[in-house]
Amino acid sequence: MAATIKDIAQKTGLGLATISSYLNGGSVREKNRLKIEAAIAELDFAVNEMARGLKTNRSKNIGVIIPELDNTFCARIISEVTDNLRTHGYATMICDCRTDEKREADVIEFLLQRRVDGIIIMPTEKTGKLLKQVLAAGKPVVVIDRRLEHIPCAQVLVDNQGAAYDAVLRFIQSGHKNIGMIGGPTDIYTAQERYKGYQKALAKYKYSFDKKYFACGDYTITGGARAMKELLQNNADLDAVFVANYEMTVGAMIELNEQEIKIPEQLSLIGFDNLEFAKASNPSLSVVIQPLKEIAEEVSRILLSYLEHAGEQTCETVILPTYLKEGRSIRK
Amino acid sequence: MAATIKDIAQKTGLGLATISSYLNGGSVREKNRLKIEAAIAELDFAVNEMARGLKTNRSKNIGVIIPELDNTFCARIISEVTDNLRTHGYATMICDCRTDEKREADVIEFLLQRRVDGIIIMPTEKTGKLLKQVLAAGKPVVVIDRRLEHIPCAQVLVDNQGAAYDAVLRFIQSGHKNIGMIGGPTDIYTAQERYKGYQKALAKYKYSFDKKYFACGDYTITGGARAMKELLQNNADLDAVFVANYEMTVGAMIELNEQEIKIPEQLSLIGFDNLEFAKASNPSLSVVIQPLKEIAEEVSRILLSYLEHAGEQTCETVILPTYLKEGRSIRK
DNA sequence: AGTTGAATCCGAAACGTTTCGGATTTATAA
DNA sequence: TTATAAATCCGAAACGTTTCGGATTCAACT
Repeated sequence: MAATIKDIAQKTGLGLATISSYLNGGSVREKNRLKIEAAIAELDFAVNEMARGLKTNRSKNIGVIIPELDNTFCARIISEVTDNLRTHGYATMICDCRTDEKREADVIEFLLQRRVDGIIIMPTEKTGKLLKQVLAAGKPVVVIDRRLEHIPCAQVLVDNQGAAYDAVLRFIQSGHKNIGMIGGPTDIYTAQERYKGYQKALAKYKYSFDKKYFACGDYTITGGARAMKELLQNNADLDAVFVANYEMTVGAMIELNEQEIKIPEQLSLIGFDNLEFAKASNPSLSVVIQPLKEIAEEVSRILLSYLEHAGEQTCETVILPTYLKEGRSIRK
Repeated sequence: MAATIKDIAQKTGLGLATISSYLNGGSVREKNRLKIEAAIAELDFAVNEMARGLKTNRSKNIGVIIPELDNTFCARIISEVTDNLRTHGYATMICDCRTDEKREADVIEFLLQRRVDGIIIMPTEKTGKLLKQVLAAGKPVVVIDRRLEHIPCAQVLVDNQGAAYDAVLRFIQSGHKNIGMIGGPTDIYTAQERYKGYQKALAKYKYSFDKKYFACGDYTITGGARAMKELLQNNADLDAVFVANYEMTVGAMIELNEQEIKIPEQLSLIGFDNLEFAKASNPSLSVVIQPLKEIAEEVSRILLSYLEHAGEQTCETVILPTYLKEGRSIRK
């Protein structure tokens, strides 16, 4: 059925090794190159990646593990990464582990058995112990979004502290007094960092920190709405709120809408992620934007370089800056 | 490094064929089974899927092609499908083609070269011509969400007409007079069907259809907001609006919020998808819910059955019902 | 033309499975 | 105990590549 390298050899009168060389970027004489290309086109030949993989011991597959596929941040990064890797001949196997450590362990097992050449992961499990066996098998790992201490692998993060710091600074500079924050689960790295940034900015400008201005959400729409309600209830003098992820931003907006609180007249707001939502909102929202494309590029770049130079893992940590996209949700 | 079947044979004193038989569910004598299992555990053996694939000519990989990964409908279905297939030993290769036919053609090419065993697709290209080569190669195809005429493959859809019909019916029965709709791109199957359902319900109850009550969005947040604005501008007497997908529902809500239009007092609304958003909204939204889990299950079931019984593609079309989840966004 | 070094070409062996037909063992019945 | 049928076991060959060391060809000099 499908043509093989032998068919090409036969048709061109050349040897197996020559065809193989051609297929792998080796040099062949011009006239032979033409013959080979003609034969490939005619027989509709395509390399059998399984045979190649068997021989080279590389599957050209990359495992991708994320905590939630239905999440704009994850989805967009993954989409870009998949594209980047595909253009370099790698396929991705994406596994949504639903923020469940058991599932995460299962998919790592699965991917390892599938003999992926490397793994990209936004880890759910905090210590990174699951990744040890991957690294032990000599396969490169790139961690995104969440820091893993003590695990010797590359990590691509954003400056979460800086993101929150900038947002709060922006509030302070435009004269806000009582600045609240809706943060994420306290056990998640990004949530911790964003919280730190919030506190740091307040401290820097000699604002007293009062924990009644901080509400802890859970990175979901519902949680964001609940947190906003709590904040409003406890603080009649609330001036401004920084919301620390996209889903909670949606929830916060819904709650403000219900309570008929005007933005920015009664309350200034800075949200997170999803430029499209920020722009469509009314008034348009000021939001912290994470450089999704750059994250994806760094991840792909690092992984590909590890794959090409096996064994040379530099364990670099890349921290990318976020930026504040201005809308009209901040009072002058 | 990694143990092979030969190592197991050696360690147990059995033959290659016996080990292979065991691995593939054949029967071996009890005492041998124990020996094999012990050896597998001790040597940490796992079948080399590439070698197996080379021999059996099946990759145990399924290609999944979607128009947009950052879309709650796609993401949730894909996540479920991936899970289902994984538990049956298949890995998925997900490709986001960004609603771009060129990209779609590219990824089909890529997946075919990767010798996937089958393809699941929410097609962007309307005629399905890209799938012909896949079917010609004898690989099963399952289409989701959008109907492809004249392409002999399985299709899993929801009753889009019925969904819209039910929504409008709900408005009519609670006494609404001027019922608007925000629909999707006219060239997309689901949008067409939902539009038909809207018209059908109006006709059935002798409501006159006036196209000024219909606004065409583009399935995005921004488009939904724009369409809602248009509807409000052109129809002072607007009573109720049915929005035909999730992203546009968000946009519509944002616009209503800006114009300070009260739901359901001034306007009744029925949205689409994403129960979490509907519940978090204030008032909670009534929405059309698509049975994501069932869709995923049907898709997996059909594909797996085709894979097991090669060549017996029944080209069944499954149409699943939607249901209306009641919130508080409809005036009594 | 003859020499030489570089460029190109070549086929056999190997990667880790499955499968085939036949050989061996076990269980059953006479 | 022996004959027979059924169950289990076996190794060689094959799947489609890459790779190795050596053979051949080519181009550029004497």
